[in-house]
Amino acid sequence: MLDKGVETLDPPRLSDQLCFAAYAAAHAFGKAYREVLDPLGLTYPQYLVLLVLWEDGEMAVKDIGRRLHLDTGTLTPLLKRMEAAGLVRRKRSLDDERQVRVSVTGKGRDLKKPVADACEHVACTLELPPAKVEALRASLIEIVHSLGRR
Amino acid sequence: MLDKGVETLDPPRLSDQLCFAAYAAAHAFGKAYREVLDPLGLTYPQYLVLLVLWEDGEMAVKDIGRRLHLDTGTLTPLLKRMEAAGLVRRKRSLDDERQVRVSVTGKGRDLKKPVADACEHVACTLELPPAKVEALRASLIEIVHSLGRR
DNA sequence: CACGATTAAATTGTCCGCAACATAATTTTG
DNA sequence: CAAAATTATGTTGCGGACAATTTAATCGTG
Repeated sequence: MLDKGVETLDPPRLSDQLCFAAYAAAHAFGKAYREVLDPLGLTYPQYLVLLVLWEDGEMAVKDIGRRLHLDTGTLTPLLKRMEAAGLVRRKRSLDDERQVRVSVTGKGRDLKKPVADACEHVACTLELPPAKVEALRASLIEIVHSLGRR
Repeated sequence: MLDKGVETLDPPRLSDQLCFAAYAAAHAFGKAYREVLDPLGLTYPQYLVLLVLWEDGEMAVKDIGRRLHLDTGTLTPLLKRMEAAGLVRRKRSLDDERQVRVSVTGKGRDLKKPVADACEHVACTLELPPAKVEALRASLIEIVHSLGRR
């Protein structure tokens, strides 16, 4: 018998690991976006913050964190850098002083078109049929939920 | 006409972004693995290093970087921490003194079984048919290559 | 109203990730 | 063989990412 039995379990091979594929893909995307975002003075997470602010308008730090799955330890300094760069405004909410409301400035709004172009550029280097991209995206989100429910 | 014309291009919505799905999935995996690896004194990247060393035996820092898509700015301090923890050995190659050869110690080898169990545990919380997991993995790797060729 | 529980941000400490640069060893080439 | 180019690693600096803790504001219940 070639069976090793249930008591000896080998660690998986790197190339078989779905988690590593996701890890590598995220890094590859990060690198691709860095190239097009750097000229705009943006990092990838900062770009994500702009996306949600453009979509939903002014919102609390907490809400940005909920959308991006990031906590305040990441967001507070990141938002301060974006504020220093003149891209967003941060001000305490009047009716709940625990909250800091974040909104995009004019300068931040001006990035909308150049950023949209940059995204198009990355999407093009990735020559995959839109249907496949969408299926892949949906599967990944399903995994996020599955791991989150744990 | 509702057409906005080619000159105005909106930024994509966060939820449509494949890159964000990959980013979120990688973080979700990282979080899931952190829970099972932390009791073993390992971080996720350190776990990846052990995987490649278990597979290929002693190898140079450069080769680990090639497998994991990481550069020396990340690996050198990471490997020093693993050496300090007694998990790996680092020594200059005799026939090429530019290289640092990395190998697993006995203590590192002892983690093989507990780590294999930990992986099984994460794989289980992810209740997806193996065929789907494999298809997903292959697609992600394809994307990594596609973005890398750019 | 008061006091304990909850919530939102901020802070601290540790680790990853990478660009840019430095150093030393090896290889290539004139 | 010597100078130039290349290669492998290390270092520095900056920006995430997150656990754990702190502080201040708000809410809930008696």
